[in-house]
Amino acid sequence: MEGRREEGIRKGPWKAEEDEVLFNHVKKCGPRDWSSIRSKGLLQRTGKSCRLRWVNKLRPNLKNGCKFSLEEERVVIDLQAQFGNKWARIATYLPGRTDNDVKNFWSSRQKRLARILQASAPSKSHKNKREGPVYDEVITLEAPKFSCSSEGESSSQAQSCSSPPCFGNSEIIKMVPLPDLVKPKLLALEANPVQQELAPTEKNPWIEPQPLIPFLQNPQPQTDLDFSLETQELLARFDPYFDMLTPLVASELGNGGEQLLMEPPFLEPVGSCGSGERDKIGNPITPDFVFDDLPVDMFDQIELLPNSSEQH
DNA sequence: AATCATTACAACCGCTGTTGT
DNA sequence: CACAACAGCGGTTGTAATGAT
Repeated sequence: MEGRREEGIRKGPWKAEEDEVLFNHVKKCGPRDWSSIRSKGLLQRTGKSCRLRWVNKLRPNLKNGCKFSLEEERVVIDLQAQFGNKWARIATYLPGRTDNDVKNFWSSRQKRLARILQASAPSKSHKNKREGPVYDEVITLEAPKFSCSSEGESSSQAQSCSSPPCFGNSEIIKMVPLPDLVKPKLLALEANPVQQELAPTEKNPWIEPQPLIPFLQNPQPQTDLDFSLETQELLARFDPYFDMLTPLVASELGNGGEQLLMEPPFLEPVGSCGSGERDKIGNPITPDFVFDDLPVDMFDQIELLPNSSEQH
């Protein structure tokens, strides 16, 4: 696209001065006209680069340097299962997080899970995979079918955004396929900060409004729970009976637990569920992505997974 | 203390969709 | 309608920080 030689284009880490220039530009002109930043000679950066810098680092109300809380983790996990790798979309449910954050988090997590699974499957290295019924079961588990037109059910849960937190609640955190938990809440709710950002006011077109609900601001201490949580969650995806464990997990989570803003970023048209989540066969979820990045070996191990009772 | 491995983060690239002319 | 420019998204890569040995 930018085929011509880009002389004087700066790349790499941003300097504080550049940030300041960019910030001032946005302050004046709003978060757009990125390419004009260079054409005006303000910065030797491409518009693309400027936009990215703004979105990922300079935008107000970002949770820079904050690790994902357990609640946020769960949201990402759940929404990823629901939407696939729609990071931007997922990020809209996590105030203060960017698509890049979510993406990075997810890929780190994928690697971690892969390692965990690999480490736990040392012996059966490279035999033929996917021969047993296990894989098929996984698919079934991983692809919960849910109706996209969930107006009906949503009413009973629509309150969740304005009032009580959805998470930190053992019932909510239960490890069942997310759509049952989240989907209804995604509809018929008011705009979130991201949405509002997209509709800036005249006075301060660039200022992002404060989140409607105070979101968890402090990084949650990452403890050993991470591992167990991750492992358990993973197992839960493979073993329907693993749900039995969830109260335990939930209770652990509940303590950290602040609020999870399960609030829809947009008033998603009901139909958009089907259209947005591109899926080969029309189902909203394609299970395979969950495994794409995991070592094939893992399925061997899954076969061996003990029942939930052994997890204690 | 040194080295290696892993994680987290920042930034870039290529592609696609949208919008303006 | 066609084209170009722009904006946005997702994938990928590079690197600094951190942890483990």
